[in-house]
Amino acid sequence: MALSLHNTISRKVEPFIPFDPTGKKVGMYCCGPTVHDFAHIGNFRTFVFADLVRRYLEFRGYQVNHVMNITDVEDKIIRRVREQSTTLAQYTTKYSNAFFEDLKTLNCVAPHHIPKATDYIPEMIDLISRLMERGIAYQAPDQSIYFSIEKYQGCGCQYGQLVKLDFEEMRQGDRVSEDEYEKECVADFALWKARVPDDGEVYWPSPWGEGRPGWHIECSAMSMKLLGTSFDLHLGGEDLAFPHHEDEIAQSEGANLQEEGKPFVKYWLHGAHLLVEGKKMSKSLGNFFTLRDLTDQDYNGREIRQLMISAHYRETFNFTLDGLAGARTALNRINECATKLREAAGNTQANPATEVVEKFTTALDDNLNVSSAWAAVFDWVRDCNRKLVDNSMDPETAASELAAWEHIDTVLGVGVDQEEAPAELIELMEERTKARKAKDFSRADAIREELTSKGWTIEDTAEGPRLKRL
RNA sequence: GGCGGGGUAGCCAAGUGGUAAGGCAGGGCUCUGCAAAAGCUCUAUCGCCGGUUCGAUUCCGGCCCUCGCCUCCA
Repeated sequence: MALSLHNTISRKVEPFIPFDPTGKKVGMYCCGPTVHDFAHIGNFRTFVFADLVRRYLEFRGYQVNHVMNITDVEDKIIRRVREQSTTLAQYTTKYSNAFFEDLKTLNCVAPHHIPKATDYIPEMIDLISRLMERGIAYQAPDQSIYFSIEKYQGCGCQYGQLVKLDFEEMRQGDRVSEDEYEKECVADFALWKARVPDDGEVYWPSPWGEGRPGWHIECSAMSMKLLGTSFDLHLGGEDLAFPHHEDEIAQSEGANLQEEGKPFVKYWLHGAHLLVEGKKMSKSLGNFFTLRDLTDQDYNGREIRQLMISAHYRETFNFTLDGLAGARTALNRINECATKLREAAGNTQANPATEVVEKFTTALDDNLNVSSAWAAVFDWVRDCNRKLVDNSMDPETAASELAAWEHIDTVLGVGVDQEEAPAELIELMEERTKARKAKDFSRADAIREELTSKGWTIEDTAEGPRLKRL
């Protein structure tokens, strides 16, 4: 068995074979956030999905080079910079820092490279120059540079690889912003936007005059710079397939920097969107959440993460508060089991048990069938609990099962280290034990209540009482 | 209208040509000073109608419903 993934280009699940001749190194790019505000949980579903892919590739032994960009120049950002009389850097730093904190909360592994668009202006200009030289880009009367779909197709390139669209039928709609009306064809898109008064201080010099990059060019420039002109995986939310990713392909392949016969990207993965309480997130419906909105309600990052990766990435997922509560219970079940295994194992070390790891791997190999992978985990939890109950869990087996879980959790990223109770609480617990022996149950219960008020609970187990965080 | 996802128990969600994983919630039992944890156990004819088949939830056709994209939204 080997890993296979759904490729948007072919619309099929294909065996994953990286470009690297040794089959080890994998280049992976994920479109990151536009830092105009705090990211919402819909955004994070995509980033957690990317994190799962990255972790699973590493679990499978690949050496991943993971790149995620930060888009720090864009219409909305520029507008807010103007409205708030601040600077671009000041404004975007605030939200990109918040974004990094949120990623950490969700226990996402930091990408190896996190390029900011504004740090790659020269690379973008080079790429646009190349497209100008090849005659695929042109300068419109408004001084902006546009990508010509027609010229691109004239070079024998295919526009519309990711999404089948009838470009003949396309009309210039309301959503086409005013500063783009001078382009030759509706489908053409901006590579470089000429400076306008509203841009304020946000502009860079270029061979075509002052201005700023278009939306798509940054990802082409940064991904090719950091991962090479052809790389293995490109991920993003499903809405990005068109136009963003389609245009990335056009720019990157239009520049013709790839080796003969190699595409810009081999596998395109798109994560489906999130509904919240069954509806599309919107501020007017009151179901619009940033990560902070949820952590403020005392849900932690692991719970949110678990819920987000409880269902297949290609299917719309209904994110609910009930679901979050369920995630909490489900994770407790796993943590409980891991704690008991740790106790049973003591200092014994062992290699990971193979059965659960194999089931888990088989599930994820199949286009990241994470639901099935969770089933393997929970089946394993029940099996372990049975053995713990009937005392057939010897230290070697416990250590081996625990190691298996730790291995699996390098992918899931939801395990929690057991928090040590403070000494004074342990004293209280011991006092309660004495009270119980003396049949002074009212004193014992009083101590239980006192501990509860401090956020801890006592569980009386066969091995004696145990303090647990509430 | 075009393209692409979906419709499986109260909720979330896998999966298969031979009568359906897992999680949450709920009921019962065991254990328990209390409590918790854990174990056992109960709860579904898989959107509708046809067709193919010995047999379909799974394949084919039609229909209904729902969601997303269709130019800067993950």
